[in-house]
Amino acid sequence: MSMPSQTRTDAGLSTALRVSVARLARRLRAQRADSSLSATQIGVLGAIEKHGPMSPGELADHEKVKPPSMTRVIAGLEERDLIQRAAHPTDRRQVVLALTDTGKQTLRETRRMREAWLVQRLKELTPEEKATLRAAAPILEKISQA
Amino acid sequence: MSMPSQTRTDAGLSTALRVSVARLARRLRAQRADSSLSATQIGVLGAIEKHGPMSPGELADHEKVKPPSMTRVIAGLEERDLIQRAAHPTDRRQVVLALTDTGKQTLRETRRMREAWLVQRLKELTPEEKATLRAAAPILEKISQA
DNA sequence: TATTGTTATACTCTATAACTATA
DNA sequence: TATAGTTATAGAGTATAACAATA
Repeated sequence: MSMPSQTRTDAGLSTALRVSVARLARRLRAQRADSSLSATQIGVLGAIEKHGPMSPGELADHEKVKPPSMTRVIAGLEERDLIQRAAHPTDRRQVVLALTDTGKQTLRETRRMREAWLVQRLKELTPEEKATLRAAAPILEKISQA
Repeated sequence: MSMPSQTRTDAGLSTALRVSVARLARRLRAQRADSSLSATQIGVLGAIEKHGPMSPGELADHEKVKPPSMTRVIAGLEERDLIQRAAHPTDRRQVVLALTDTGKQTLRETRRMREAWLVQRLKELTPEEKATLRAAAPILEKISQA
């Protein structure tokens, strides 16, 4: 009972979800300003950590950006010595990107420090609300990958 | 039992949520390209519909953008005759923005047409997954407003 | 003086198109 | 010819700083 009327239908859920996701993304982007890595840059570091060294093309697919965008994301990470290039063993067109030690360390620190705002917001939620978000996150991922 | 390890803690949930929200927002933005209104513009139309005529400042607060950004958002909506300016009854500095008939109609159509992609993704979900997102959307809103 | 809104300017992130090197 | 990646350029959305009008 008493569910907001707009979320009863697929179309209504779509609206509610789109608006709320866009607003939170904007809020997170603004909050992030004091740090130095973009969401995509963090995503790239995380993807390499999780799946091992990858090529720019694979990273672009994984993060759902186009190759030229990934080139810039990578350039920023290289500048900070967070990732390192190596030649592909058999295909000289390709490049393999791996985390540096600094990258691994920074990824860990960044995860902790940069998320202070969101962590604080999460602390203000009830256990049930957090459980809902825990369940929702992978669904949002699945939607994004479709 | 078998919950992704990263989401067990607040910090882990924070990471998972931030990444998934950022990725879906990017996906929605890309998907939106064939339409003509930005997420914030839709948000403004929706806010006026829901709460009645509002000033630019109130809309900026509501949508969590800065006043100069809202000025631009509003300019785009005025250009299309979706909203209309009126003088504030008592404070001549202020402006009151209301939906035009075209605006009301466009809001309705846009909600249906523009969300084809997301609606399709939602259709691919199980009822349980949709219920989770239905529950999650207002929590995301609450976080954004904090 | 303080507040509302706008103008001027710049930044971040992403995209498309064209190019280079390799397969 | 096709593919991987880069360079060049542009566009969307937002921000900060400075300004005008009104309170």
